[in-house]
Amino acid sequence: MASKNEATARGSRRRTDAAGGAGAGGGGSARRAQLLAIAAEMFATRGYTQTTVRDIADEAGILSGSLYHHFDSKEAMLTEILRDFMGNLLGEIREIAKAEESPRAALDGLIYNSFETIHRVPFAVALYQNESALLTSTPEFAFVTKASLDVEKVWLGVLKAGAGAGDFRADLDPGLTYRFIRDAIWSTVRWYNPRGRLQHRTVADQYLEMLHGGLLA
Amino acid sequence: MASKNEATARGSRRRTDAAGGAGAGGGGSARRAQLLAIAAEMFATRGYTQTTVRDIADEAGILSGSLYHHFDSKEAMLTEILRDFMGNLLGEIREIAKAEESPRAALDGLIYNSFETIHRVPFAVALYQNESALLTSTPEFAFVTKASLDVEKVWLGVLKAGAGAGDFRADLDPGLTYRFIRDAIWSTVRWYNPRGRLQHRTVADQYLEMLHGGLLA
Amino acid sequence: MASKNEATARGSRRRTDAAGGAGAGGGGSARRAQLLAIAAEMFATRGYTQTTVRDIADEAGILSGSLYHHFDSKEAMLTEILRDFMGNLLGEIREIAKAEESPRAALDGLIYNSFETIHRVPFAVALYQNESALLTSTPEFAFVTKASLDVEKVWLGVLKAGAGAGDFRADLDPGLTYRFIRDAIWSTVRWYNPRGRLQHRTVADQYLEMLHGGLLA
Amino acid sequence: MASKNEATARGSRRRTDAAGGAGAGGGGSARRAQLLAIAAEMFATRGYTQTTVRDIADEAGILSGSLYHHFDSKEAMLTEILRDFMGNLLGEIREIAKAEESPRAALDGLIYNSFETIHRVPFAVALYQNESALLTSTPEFAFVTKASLDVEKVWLGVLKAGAGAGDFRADLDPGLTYRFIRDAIWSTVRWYNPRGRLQHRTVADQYLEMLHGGLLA
DNA sequence: GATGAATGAGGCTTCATTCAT
DNA sequence: TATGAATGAAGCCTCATTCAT
Repeated sequence: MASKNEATARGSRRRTDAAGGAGAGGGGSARRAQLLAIAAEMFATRGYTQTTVRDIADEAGILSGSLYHHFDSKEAMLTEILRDFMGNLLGEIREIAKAEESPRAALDGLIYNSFETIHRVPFAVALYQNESALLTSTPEFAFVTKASLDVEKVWLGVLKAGAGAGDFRADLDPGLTYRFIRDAIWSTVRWYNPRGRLQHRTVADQYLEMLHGGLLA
Repeated sequence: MASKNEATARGSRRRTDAAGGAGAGGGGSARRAQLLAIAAEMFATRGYTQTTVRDIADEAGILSGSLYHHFDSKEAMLTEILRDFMGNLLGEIREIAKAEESPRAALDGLIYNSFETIHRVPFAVALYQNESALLTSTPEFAFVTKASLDVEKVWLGVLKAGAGAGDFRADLDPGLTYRFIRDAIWSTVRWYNPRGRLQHRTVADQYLEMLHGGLLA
Repeated sequence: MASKNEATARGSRRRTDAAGGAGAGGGGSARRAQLLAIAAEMFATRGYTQTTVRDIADEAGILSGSLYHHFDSKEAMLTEILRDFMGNLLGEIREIAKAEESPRAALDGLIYNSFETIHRVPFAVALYQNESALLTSTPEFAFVTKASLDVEKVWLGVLKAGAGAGDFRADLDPGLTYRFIRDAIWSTVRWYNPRGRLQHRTVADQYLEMLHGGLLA
Repeated sequence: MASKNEATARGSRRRTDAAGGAGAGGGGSARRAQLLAIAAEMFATRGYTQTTVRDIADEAGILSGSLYHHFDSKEAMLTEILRDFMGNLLGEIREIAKAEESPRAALDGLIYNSFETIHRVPFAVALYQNESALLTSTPEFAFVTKASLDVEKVWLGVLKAGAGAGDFRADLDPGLTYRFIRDAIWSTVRWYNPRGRLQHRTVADQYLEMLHGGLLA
């Protein structure tokens, strides 16, 4: 969640952060990113609705009203967090699917990437996992659902290609397979501790073991 | 969600429903159960915090204040829903683990039971899945976490017994295996439609296939 | 507060308790008196507004709605308690003022009577003392203020007669003297314990000592 | 009610007013004091429970919710009013008891001070007098009872010293004497009108007359 | 006499948001 | 950028009261 600032959609008075890329990043948006990080953590930990604008402001050491100098609304904060997250995720995923040689290698790559993502931006992932009720019922968040479908397409492409190529068993429904993998993996965000003893690679390897060969001896 | 009549814990002024027994239960409080069912669905669909007591009352055709004739608070409703759910779940799970002959049969039984539960009481399951932030951060809901640990013990018992008996591969960490299965299965509540074309048995069978033999051809 | 039941004013469906006097008293109104006693104690102890109709019903072992078989309203209960109290008080006071020979004997009699009243019906007295804000601002309770004025007249009559007869000092304003005595005496209801070691007669004697001779040696 | 600025006790989010000093106080929070004055008058006049936060807000010309920008709760307002009052009272009383030469002069000083206090902050005194039911039954207000006991100690010290020195009669129980005086004096708040024709000094003088020499000619 | 369910009004409080300074 | 005061809407809950059974 380095520095990606996207202007909030609706007639915002906020400047589009021209910097964007790596390195440069003007000092102006440093506070923005910091506030978003605070918000993301609280949204993820307590829940979006349970987190008040004052909770965030308190944590940032300012008054709640002052947050509105940086963001149009509480919802805009969540939007920005999720937009960044989904955008990056989709980009990475597509790159992986394109780069890898075999479907099997691509699948493994996607899976490793998922665990890395959970490790790197756990709060964004948790948000995405836990706020599904809000995300699917609020039209403003339709972009999340749309991005999810784009993600699904990539994974399904890999799975189908793998089944065709003989990498994967052909008797399994790709749709169910995708959900199975997706749910098992992304759910780990609820219990995985980035600073715990279990490395994300370790978890990934074990999960791959199970996925590849199954449980039976 | 058989016996929905448990007296609310803390010095409640509400009567303990003497009936309680199995199945239909005495004339006690059909209304209570009805209101809880409405609440469960809304809590699950919109989220607990996003659901207002008036939403529930409106759906029930009464005024919001009238809910308090039946329940001490909004939170008490959630508590009762979850207490019933966790209690029943734990009872069923223990029975299965005890009744089945082999660890493998027990595991399959647990998995089938999970899908049946999702099919039968999807809202309670969804609540349990989606409100984790609330459930773990509010002391009043500590009983849920405790019951979860009890559930985990049963599953782990089966998995370890199976690894010892040669039913399951011995190179997998039982703890991670449990989480893997648990997360994959319970997450289906988010997309499984009890009235859709996919039968819960069908999903269960496919998931068992993947779990047993893995993905690779 | 034996059994005096007065029909509540406004088109009440309640019967006027014909019995009234001592002895006879039909069984019908026993419950009424009992409920009024409970209400009086709670009103006095917690305050009228802080006491809910359900508090009273709980204490009586019935549901709050059932109270309305006995009384028209919560306010009607307070009205009945106070009407009984003020009526009796006024009757007794007038008797004393008329019966005693000298103003000084009359004053002492009034004072003894006050302490006896506090001892006998502490809750009614406390109500009268503590709910002055409510009693003076609610038109329905104007009768209390009126009765208070009647009481004052009797006391003032004694005091003025005593000043004229040379019983009491003539340099004191009778109005202020009355308030001084009244406030000192009735306030004891706040700390006097009918079941404590201090007898009401003992307190009365001490107070009379101070009133008669003053504090200075 | 000189320094109205005491931070609300319990982990309040509100700032502690640094000013605090004597008299006018820094620019801190004039609004706070103003709102407290309004609240005190209404609490005293209508009763605490009968006064709604909207009553207070209406009188202040703001919305009821806006009150919570200044105070944590309705109860916190009462707490602050009473804490200021009791604190000041205790301070003054101790000063008087220490400064005066003879016990008799000290007693007179205490009594004059009481009447002045009633004249100066009638609402706080009335609150203290009228809300005893609330004050003694709510643990949050235990500090009031405690301060009352401290006040009592000062008075009792003077009375006992006076009895020992031969200033006062020795045949009177000091405890009863204290209550007698206290109740007679503080009760005047219920009928004394600061803007009426009776000066508080006049009332004080008459009361002292009665207390000193008694009623009898 | 009493129950149980409900009403309707209103109370305290929270919270996202605005805006003058 | 930030503060401090305020708004307005809404949320949870309480409570006196009613009424069919």
